[in-house]
Amino acid sequence: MAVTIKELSAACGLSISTVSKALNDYPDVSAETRELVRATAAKLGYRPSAIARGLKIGRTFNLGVLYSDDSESGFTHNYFAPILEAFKSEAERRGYDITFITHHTDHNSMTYLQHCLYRNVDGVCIVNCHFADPEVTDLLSGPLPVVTIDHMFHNRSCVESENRQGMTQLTQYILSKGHTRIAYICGDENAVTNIRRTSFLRTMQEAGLHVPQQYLIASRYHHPAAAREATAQLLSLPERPTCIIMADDYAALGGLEAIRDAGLRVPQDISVAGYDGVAILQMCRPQLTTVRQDTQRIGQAAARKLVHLIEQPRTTFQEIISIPCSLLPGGTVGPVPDQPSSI
Amino acid sequence: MAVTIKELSAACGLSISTVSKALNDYPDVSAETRELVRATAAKLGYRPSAIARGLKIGRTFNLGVLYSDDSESGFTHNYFAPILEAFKSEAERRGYDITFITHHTDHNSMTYLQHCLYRNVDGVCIVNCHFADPEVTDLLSGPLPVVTIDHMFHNRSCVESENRQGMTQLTQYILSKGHTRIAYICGDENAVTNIRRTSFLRTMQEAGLHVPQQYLIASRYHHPAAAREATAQLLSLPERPTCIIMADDYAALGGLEAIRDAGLRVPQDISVAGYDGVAILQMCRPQLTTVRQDTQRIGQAAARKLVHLIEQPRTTFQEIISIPCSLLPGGTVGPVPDQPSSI
DNA sequence: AAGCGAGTCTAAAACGATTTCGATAAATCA
DNA sequence: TGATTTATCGAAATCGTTTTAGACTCGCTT
Repeated sequence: MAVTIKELSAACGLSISTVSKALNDYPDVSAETRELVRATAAKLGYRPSAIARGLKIGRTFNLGVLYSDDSESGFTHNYFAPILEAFKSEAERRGYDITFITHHTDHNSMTYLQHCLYRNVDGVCIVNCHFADPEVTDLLSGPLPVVTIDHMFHNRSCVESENRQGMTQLTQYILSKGHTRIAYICGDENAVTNIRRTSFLRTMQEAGLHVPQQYLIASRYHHPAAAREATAQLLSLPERPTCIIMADDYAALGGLEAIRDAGLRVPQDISVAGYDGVAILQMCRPQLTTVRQDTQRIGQAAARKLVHLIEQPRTTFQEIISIPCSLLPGGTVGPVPDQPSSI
Repeated sequence: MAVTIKELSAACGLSISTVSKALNDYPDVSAETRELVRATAAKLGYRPSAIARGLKIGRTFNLGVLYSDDSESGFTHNYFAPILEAFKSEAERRGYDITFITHHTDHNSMTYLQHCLYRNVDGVCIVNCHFADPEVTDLLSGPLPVVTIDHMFHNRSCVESENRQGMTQLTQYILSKGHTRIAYICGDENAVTNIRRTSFLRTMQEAGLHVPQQYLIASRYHHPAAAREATAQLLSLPERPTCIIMADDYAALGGLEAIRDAGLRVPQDISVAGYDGVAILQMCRPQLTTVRQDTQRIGQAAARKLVHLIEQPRTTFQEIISIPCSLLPGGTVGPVPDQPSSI
């Protein structure tokens, strides 16, 4: 099918070894033969087979990406998809392809680690996983270079979005608009949620404000229906909040729906904020006030770090790379409405 | 690193050949040794290396995906991302991983075909490409099994979204609302655009309606700014349309913005329709009237067809698989406004 | 003239699997 | 009993590379 090194060597009238060395810049090959090999290789469109090469040198220039989310949204996930895109672009720029690591749920199922070894990936990036899953911890404590995103694991490199700073900034912005009764619909229980929740609570506390228990609702990430329900719950409180922070932008759509259902206007009657900074939603009206996570830099940094860990394992140290968030002041957080909320 | 067949054979006290045969269900190995091998393989977590295996048997169980769009949106593209997701899921269910085919723009750049051969993919799915690109036609006429999406190529299998039916249905729906002055902002010139445009024009013609030349604007796909400009142009016409069909949902956001800029309301003053049926936008308000393309079925059918072409090359024939679209009647197409348009 | 280093090249052994073919032992047959 | 089949296993070639170790030709030194 493809032209092999054997055919190339025959075309050059040289041995296989010489051809290989000419292509790999070995010193013990004359300049003219190197040129000859280079030229005929280009003419024949020769490329060394990645699998044969990989078998020999123990490197495949393939990066594993372990990504699985509850909502099965995959590439359509509006926070992780752009991260994956940035990761992929950066990896490709450095000569790596990517392979998605899964269970291969059907006939021959394998663990994540087995899949990585099976495909001989040089390293793996773990995104949005159940980090408590024993298969994931197996992989994390396995032999491969690993970079995680938004989750720290003992002695492993991690790229994290600065959720503490982001949530603090958002809360302060809302406070600056005069709000005091701010509710927060968190996502599921996990590391990111914890950081955001404590950051929110701390900022409120520093402002001398109390957050009643009913204002803090555990919901689900990336799940508009759940947010809708939680919002409806908040709206039915005797003293309802004047602003609600949603778990994420996508969930916020559900929240907005509940508010419409209740016949209220945003932001005149109640304010709403999201989290993520989903690009497409910034083009919609009302334009969501939210916190943009820098998915481009996150994905890029992860790929870069992983490649470093692979290519310079001695000199590269494990580290936590923090990528700052930025406030996107849209139109859904307004000043506090004059009239007190209804009973 | 990973346990090899050599170590496994040592652990079993058998030769490499016997172990391999035991795992591959060869008849000339006793039931008890087969069980022994199976058991120890499971205990050691042995998996044959995909690259070693691929090198020998000439199959990698890897599918190439050639995907490149002008807007560089990658995984965040809201029509192609769900197709890729469905394709990937179906491929994985059948034991295949996927590899994205690119130029590897940096140090060592190669053609698409070279990249496919370099990675030894068993087949390739081509999505959203410049099908006129010589590199793409090279690949299309190359030795590998190929499935294309939304673009027919001589003697190759293709999965296409039924744009003719979809656009006809949309136009008829708009007509049923009483509109007669309907404008269409097309995407870039390509096969899909042609089908949609002729389908639109034919439906209008069958309804006995004339479409003035100014009502047909060539714009860009997936480009809100371009749609915004085109819409502004339409709105400034002496006799402006009462309904505008946008190239796609994403572009429609730009169109809606231009309409807001002009101080008009949707759908009271003017109606708008999109195309694609982007899921997240169906949760926003106004809810876009649009045509849903069945990305799930498209991606799944493509993967299925490709795997068939690979696994049963003799009995599988080239074919065109059409996936129907469905109308999503949102809230952006209303009845024709009473008053004649301004000026 | 013999020896020595460069300078070039090639033969051959890997890498981890699959597969062909032959070897051995046991079992069957004449 | 000797020959032949049958069942089970292993040796070795192979896939397309890389890489080590060695071979050969020069020209130069002594």
